[in-house]
Amino acid sequence: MNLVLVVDDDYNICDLITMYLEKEGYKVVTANDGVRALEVFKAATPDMVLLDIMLPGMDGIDVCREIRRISRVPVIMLTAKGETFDKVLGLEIGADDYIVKPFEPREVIARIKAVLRRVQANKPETEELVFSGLVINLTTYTLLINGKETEVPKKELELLYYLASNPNRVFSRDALLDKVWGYDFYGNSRTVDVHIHRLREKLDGVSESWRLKTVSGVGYKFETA
Amino acid sequence: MNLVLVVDDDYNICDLITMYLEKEGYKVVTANDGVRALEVFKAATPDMVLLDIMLPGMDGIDVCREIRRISRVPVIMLTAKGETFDKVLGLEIGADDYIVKPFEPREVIARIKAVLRRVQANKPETEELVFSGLVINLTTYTLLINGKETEVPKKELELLYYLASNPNRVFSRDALLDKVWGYDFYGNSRTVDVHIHRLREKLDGVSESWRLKTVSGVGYKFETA
DNA sequence: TTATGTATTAAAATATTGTAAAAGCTATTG
DNA sequence: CAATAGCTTTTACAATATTTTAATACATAA
Repeated sequence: MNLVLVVDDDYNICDLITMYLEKEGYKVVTANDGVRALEVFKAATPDMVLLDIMLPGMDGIDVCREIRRISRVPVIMLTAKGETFDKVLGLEIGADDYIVKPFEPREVIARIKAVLRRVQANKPETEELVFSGLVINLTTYTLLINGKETEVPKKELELLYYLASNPNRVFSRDALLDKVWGYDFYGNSRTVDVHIHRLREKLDGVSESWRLKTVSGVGYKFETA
Repeated sequence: MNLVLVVDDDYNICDLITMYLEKEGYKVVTANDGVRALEVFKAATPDMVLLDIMLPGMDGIDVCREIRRISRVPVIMLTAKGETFDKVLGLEIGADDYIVKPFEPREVIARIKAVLRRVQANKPETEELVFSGLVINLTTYTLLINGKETEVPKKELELLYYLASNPNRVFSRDALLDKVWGYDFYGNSRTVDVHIHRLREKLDGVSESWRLKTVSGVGYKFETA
């Protein structure tokens, strides 16, 4: 969490912000127009973006909108005094904060830290799914069946977690191999069947309100009542 | 941690913020001038303060300074656009954050949560963890097993402390190397195994209520009953 | 009935972990 | 400054756990 993309057509401002950010231990990439900003964004995948509104060609608002379309990375807008802020902060373009020029470098740092803190803190603390008689916890890697902790191997738990995190949605075996095993798994798709089977052994009769359902010719789903 | 003092001479703003805070589960008390703010502060001892700078009589900066003299409670300043922020953010008056008017209620909530989180995280730690038959003290670097002081090398103690400070949460070997050994450690992750092993030798049979548990394919956790 | 897809089971293959021992460090001491 | 002792890291291999494969049985629909 320390790569910042700074976008401003004024090279002096880019340099100034870069200097201060680097002094604080951040890494910085810069861009001087909107189109280039999006290129750099996709190439470098920064952890946050400082984005001037006034840019040649594609303006900052459009850049922000495009970034939001493809990412949830935090964005702080830089606005000249007198510009209207309403659109900036609202949900419309989805920026996380804005700073009015001219700014104190210290202020920029403080805002960046505040935004990063906010974003990081918004991560769910425990990855846990709860259903009748069932608690699937990926933080502790435990499965509670009717309140009783049950040993479940890694892959089985991850498979169950993935299915249960999208209840009632059917996944093909290939899709499950992709998501749970990883894109680089090239084994037999019957593997999924065996894992489903072993999960069913453990989950048999626990609840009427959900089950691992086979959809013949398609795949499996975690079905809820 | 849920009583907020809101200080603003604009009743509409007080009402608006109150509404949003209460919706988030906070309790709110309000004051509309500086003198009253200090009275309410002393009477209600809130867990944090939202403080407008422009107030009739005693202004927000003086109020903040006075609050700081008697308390470390977090304070967020509300500033109108165009006011100078320098004094606000600096150590001089000791505010924890500031918000520029006009603000999004969502932003206010987010800032409050961020500040509370920060403050709670800064609580001085005793650096001592106590479990059945076990006292892990990082201040004195000692381990008491059933009340008996036991020699434990530094790394082993730090590893145990880290795991035990997040009970039941699984950490990968890499995560542990990062947190206990430091991000600049580039050694073999089997190092963790060996330290776990030696800890287990010392901790074997001490208590039924906790243990160092291996989660195959994932890592280790300090599991408590 | 046959074709197709799924369930079950057991064995093989693979991956992960435990353990002991050796090697490498580091601070201390004579 | 070399020797030492204690701690840490690495290595190697045994032990264990998990995953995959494969073979067979079962179910369902055309």
